Parts: sequence; C-alpha cells; structure tokens
Amino acid sequence: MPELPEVETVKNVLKKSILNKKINSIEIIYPKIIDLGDINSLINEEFININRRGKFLIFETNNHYLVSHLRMEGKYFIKDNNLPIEKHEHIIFRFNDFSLRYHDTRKFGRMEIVNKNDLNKTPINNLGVDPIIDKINIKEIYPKFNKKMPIKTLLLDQSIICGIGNIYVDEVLFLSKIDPNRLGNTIKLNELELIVKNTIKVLKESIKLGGCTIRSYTSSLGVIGHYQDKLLVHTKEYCTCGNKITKTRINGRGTYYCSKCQL
DNA sequence: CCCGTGCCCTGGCGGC
DNA sequence: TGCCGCCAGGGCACGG
Repeated sequence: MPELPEVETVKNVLKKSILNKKINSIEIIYPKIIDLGDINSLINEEFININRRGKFLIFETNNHYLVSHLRMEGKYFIKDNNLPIEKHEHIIFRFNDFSLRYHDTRKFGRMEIVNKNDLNKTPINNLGVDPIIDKINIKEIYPKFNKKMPIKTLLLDQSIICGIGNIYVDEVLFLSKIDPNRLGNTIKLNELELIVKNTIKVLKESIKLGGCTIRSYTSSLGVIGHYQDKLLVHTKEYCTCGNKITKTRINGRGTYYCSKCQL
C-alpha cells in the first residue's frame, strides 16, 4: 500500500512526465472517487506542479488544486491513449500523446478539486506536521500526546503528525523500544524526541528505497515498495533478539511488537 | 470532548 | 475445484 515514501516517489515520477501538457479530456468511470468539486474544471488546464503533504498528492493546475489520496491501493499509470480502459481504472486524464489513469482496486481513494484559494476546504487542512517537509518542534506537539490513548493510535492520528501508516508506526516504535500499547500520557519528552527522530530516519530510508523500485522501463507508474525487506518487526514472527513477536490489535489495526525489547 | 465501532471496497486466502 | 466468509486498513461518520 502506498505510504508517505511511496507517495513521495509517485510525486517525483509524475513530475517528470505530466507537467505542462494540456488536459484535453477527462473520463470519469467511477464518480465516487471524487468527493469534492468538479473534475471537469481541469479540462484545458495543465498540471504545473505536484506536491505532497502527508499521504496526499497535491496537483496544481493553472486555476485549481486536485488533492488525491491513494488510501490502500490507489495508483497512477501512464499509458498510451489507444489502450482500452482496464478494470479498476476509474479516472482517465487524456493528453495529446498519452493518458494518466487513476487505478484503485478497492475504490478507497478519494480526490478533491478546488479553486486555488480553497485548499483549506480539503482534508489537507486537518493535517499536522509532515516529518519530511516540516521542522518538528517537539515541545509544541508534546501536549497532543498527553492522552489516555495508546501511543500507536496517537502516531496514526494524521492531525498530529501526518504521513505515518500502520507499517511504519510499528517499525518506529520498535526502533524506539516503546510498547505500542503505552498510553500517550506516559510518554516522556525524551521518548517523543526519539520517536520523531526514528520516524524521520525510517521515512527517509524508505524514500531512498522507493526511488529504486519504480519500474521506469515500462510506461506504468506502479510503485512497488521494497521497504518490506527492511522491516524489523511488522509481519515478522521473531524479533532480532530471538523473542517471539507479539501480534495483537490496537485501535482495530494489526500490530506487531517485541514484548522483550519494547517497554 | 473522548473514544470505540462500523463502513467503504475487493482480492486473497483458509477451511471445508 | 469451488464456494463461503473473513481479513486487510486510512479516514471518516456516528453514537454513547
């Protein structure tokens, strides 16, 4: 599933191929993907930049922003215009010499289209600090962790820190030697500092790997993350210390941790 | 306000 | 071999 590093990679690859080309037409096969705005307002415009915030892609056109969240399985493909529309392709942007196709097996992804002044009407507005884009002030965010909720749940809350998903949160807490069940109000300032440090480290390393996994030799932009080769605890059976990994559920999410290493 | 639950979706997999 | 039911989970709506 695309997480922050994969979204970052998609952004970088798309920037190389779709900028400054006129959108001739748009086909909407599954309209529910769009939950705000009129995607047809992008016709005759060009994508002039692409940014990322958290797990969101922000496409900038001449007069609009298209905000896109891939959720679990969303992907963008670049294909020849002549190729038939395949199953799970829901939105098609047609340019002169190719098409950009939004593909999403489970239809969980969402898009919002707004005028330039209205970015604050999109979910972007509710995001907290981005560990890659922003300089995080630990003392500023520390009070938001003073809650009777598991630290894992708080780290997945995109309005505090954005971009961390279920896989990376397990890895970050493992590296920080913190039990994901510990309540936010038991986390000390220096522990949060360590968590943030490891978050930045893990995400940066994964972005590097993401860059290697783009299949640029095809016309498609399916991103296959190779971060799974680096995972230390998520989906693992045994810890590097030899202890059996505990599999449990926190906030409805599958959770992996080592009860010996993480306290 | 806080927090837990269920929903959206489909493919993959285990069990029979 | 096939079918059924469950599971995966990001974000949001809803309700106690």
